[in-house]
Amino acid sequence: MVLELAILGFLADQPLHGYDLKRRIAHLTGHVRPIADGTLYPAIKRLERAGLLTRRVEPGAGAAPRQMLALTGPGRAELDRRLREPDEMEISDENRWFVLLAFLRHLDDPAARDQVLRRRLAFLRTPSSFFYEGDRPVRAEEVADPYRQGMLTIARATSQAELRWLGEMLGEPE
Amino acid sequence: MVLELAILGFLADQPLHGYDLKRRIAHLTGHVRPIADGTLYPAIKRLERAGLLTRRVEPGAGAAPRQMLALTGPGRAELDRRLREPDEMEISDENRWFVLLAFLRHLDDPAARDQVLRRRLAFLRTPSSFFYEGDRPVRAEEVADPYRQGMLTIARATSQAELRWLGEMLGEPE
DNA sequence: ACACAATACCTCCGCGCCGAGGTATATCGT
DNA sequence: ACGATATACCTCGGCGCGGAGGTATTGTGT
Repeated sequence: MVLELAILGFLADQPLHGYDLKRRIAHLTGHVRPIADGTLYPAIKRLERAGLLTRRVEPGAGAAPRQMLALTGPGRAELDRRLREPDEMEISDENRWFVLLAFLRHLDDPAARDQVLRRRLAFLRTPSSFFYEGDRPVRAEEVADPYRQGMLTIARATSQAELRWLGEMLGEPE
Repeated sequence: MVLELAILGFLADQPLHGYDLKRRIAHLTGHVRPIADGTLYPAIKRLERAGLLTRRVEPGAGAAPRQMLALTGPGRAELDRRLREPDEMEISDENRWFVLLAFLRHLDDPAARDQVLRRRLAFLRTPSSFFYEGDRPVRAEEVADPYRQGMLTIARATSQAELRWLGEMLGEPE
């Protein structure tokens, strides 16, 4: 799902061959979660079968021939749709959110882009805690374990940095 | 994988029934990535078959009877092993890393705990970039797109907060 | 009385992902 | 000549995961 978004997004940047795509995806998400050949190539096939991309064989640079991949009209439309209407996980899971963010510029409508940022803002503003004692959220000050304290510290720093950035982007007071 | 770690970890905190486990996991990872029944219960069965946990039926509080789950000796040992020797993804993927961090206190050996933190420190220190132009990493200042700039800003804030925390924990100068 | 929500557990199916393995070409060092 | 490395693509099997659906019990609202 997020892989397909990444493929469509990178191809919207420019036509690429599979190997190059693999490298780019590896850097975007893969520094963190490497992507296997057995995942990428079937995904490309799926998208091709769905008519979202085309391939054209070209001589390879110093090796086997390349299959240059390019987005089709429907592919472009599908990217637009996925960026405009991300499902909840693409908003909440930071890994997926970052992939979305990497290609959000491909959404032509500024209002639609802001709408996506506002969904993330709403998510970040909903109170939440990692740990609960029964129904009661355990507050940061109550956590004795230094590792769990670290989690809360780091999570708070991230969330504040992102809230600040979202505030700037949306021209809102924090 | 990370789900099994979460189950073992929460049960090391205290014996729990499946429904409670579900709620706790939902808060730990699930605020971000909800966990389905069809994922949790088979996972519990797997761990039970492997002899890592036992169940004991108890009358339910206001409903159906509960299956109280408790860690066995081998279960405890397996948790220890998974915390001591996390694979690379558990270090690099923030979602998985946080689950590991949530239960790291269950690792009795302080040196082993520090060792895990040092692996994360090494990971955070390896230079990396989200975007590459050919082989050259695209530096933050070069990124024109405000959304990609946001990614870099947020990622930097997170990483700095975590480096600061790791520095404190390990008693090192930054 | 009846419906509904919450508690508590379960199974099946389809699908995407991963790892292992395989094929082929071109370049560089020795 | 030979092996190693990088480029470039592919298939297959197993498995975990998610979603849809199902069962049963108890308490609450009307």
